[in-house]
Amino acid sequence: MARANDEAAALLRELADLLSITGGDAFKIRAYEKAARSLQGHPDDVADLPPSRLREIPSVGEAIAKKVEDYLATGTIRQVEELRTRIPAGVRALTEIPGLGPKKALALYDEIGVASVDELADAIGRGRLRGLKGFGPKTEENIRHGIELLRQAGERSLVDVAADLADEIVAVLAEVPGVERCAFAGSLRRMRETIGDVDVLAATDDPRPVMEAFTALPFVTEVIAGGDKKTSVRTSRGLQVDLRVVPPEAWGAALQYFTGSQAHNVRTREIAVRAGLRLSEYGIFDVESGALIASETEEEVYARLGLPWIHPTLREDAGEIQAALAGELPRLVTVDDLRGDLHSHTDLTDGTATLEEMVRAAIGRGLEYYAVTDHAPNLVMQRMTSEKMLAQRERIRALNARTPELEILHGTELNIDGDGNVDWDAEFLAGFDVCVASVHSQFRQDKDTMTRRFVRACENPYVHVIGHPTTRSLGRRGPVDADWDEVFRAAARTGTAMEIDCFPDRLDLPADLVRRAKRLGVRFSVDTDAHSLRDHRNIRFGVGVAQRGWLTPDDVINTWPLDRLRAFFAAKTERA
DNA sequence: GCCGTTTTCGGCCCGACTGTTTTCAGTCG
Repeated sequence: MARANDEAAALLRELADLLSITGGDAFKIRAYEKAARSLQGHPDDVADLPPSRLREIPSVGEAIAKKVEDYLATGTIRQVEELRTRIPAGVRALTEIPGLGPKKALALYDEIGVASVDELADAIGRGRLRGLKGFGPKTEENIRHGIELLRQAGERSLVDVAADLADEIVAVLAEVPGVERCAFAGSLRRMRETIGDVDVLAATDDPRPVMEAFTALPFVTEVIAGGDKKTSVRTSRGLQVDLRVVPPEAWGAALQYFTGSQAHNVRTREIAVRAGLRLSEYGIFDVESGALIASETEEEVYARLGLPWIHPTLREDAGEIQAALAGELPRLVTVDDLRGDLHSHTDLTDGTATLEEMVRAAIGRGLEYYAVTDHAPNLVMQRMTSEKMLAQRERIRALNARTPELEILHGTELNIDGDGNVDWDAEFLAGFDVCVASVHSQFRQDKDTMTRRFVRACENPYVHVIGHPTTRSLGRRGPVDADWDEVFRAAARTGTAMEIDCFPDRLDLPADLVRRAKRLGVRFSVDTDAHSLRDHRNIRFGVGVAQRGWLTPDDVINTWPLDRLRAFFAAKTERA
């Protein structure tokens, strides 16, 4: 089940959206949004919390605590229900379109009766937006493009949604009597950045009980197909899930087969054919005799093909077979290799947890060092000042003295302005242990300008990491336009790391660019960019991207011991 | 609606960018 926190947060967010459409008080709206973020990032499940403790959650006061209690008792919030009768769900959905906010959504509904994304697309097609006040040709084109983006994204889910769902399913099915093994396969096991549907595999000789347990899961909304070998369902999370049941002795072959990718499987089957073998989801068979040769484990299946086991994240037919044959597969970086995290926020800016709470979470991850990198002043809405930053540094010094198990680094996330300059002067920047620098504005600059901007940021002696470099937001905003090879050469030359930001809607750099950058000698930092305690668990998604980019521990600077990392930063500053 | 080393009222997430405008509204980070 989704946590009660997530559902309560969704309701508060809906309340905020509906109020912004109907023109409610802006501060009240922000208070709901803030509370929603805080709830979602809160580690304790509100369903298990006594009502008296709800108000201990930051940004949750008397009124919002009541609403959460309302939700826990009735499954909904009264004010939300009331507003729903006035504003159709489709009107709120309009605000999902990038570039279209609450005011324009309401105008479309009031003026021409548009109450869903489909109706809006239709209205544009019929030219019904022409002459509507505030909707010129550019706006119309932006909305049209926004709908396209939204529809592309709608077909696939972010990896964290799919991973949570898959983990829940596997946990339940693994406990069904007779099930010997259970795991997810498919694009999720390969850690693709978005997931079309979830593939779950179970090994048992008695399929019936596991199929029944599967279709009885609370979030299953529709059974599309149900058989002994395969059952497909739709879920309330927007994802389809396929469950395949195989006999235990076929586990390895089935896991290999259903993990894919299709292109990878075509290659492995070709190798089998050339050796007089046949590879299917049931095993490797001798073509002539029909005898089963191997099927129990993936390792055996690959071994019979003359290959070492290939990590799922590499199975894209992107050179992994050749590398495997040559004995040149990389030793991929793992979550356990990471000693530090170089990008995180606290409630000093837009995080929802305190410095002390975030540090405890970092200790819980077993990290040796942890950078707190709150936003710098040029991102005006965060209201950072030099004084606040220095005060935080003092708090970190004091906390470090009490925290022998972890070294807290004082950092900041700088803003790369339109010309490639960042906040503060050299003297102030020199006071930080680590500086991440990111683009937060002027996303539409032309390619040459954007490239120069990044190169200049790399050339800044105090910029150690370029944060979420492409600034894409999956389903909302495409990547900025830059000559990435030029940027990567500058990063390699100056000793500037490229970040892999672990947020499921960022995953930035994307894996294909990671691989290109690695070839040009770039180093990477795999960071959570955590804004809440829960965000720490996103680390596995960023590591997935690093693996898909063929990175080894040595490529990733936050696997290094702290003294090596400090030397790397110092070398950059001295070189400049 | 929340919050407090400027406190229990009066602030709070400001300013750039875009597109539509003739001086500004809407959106976004």
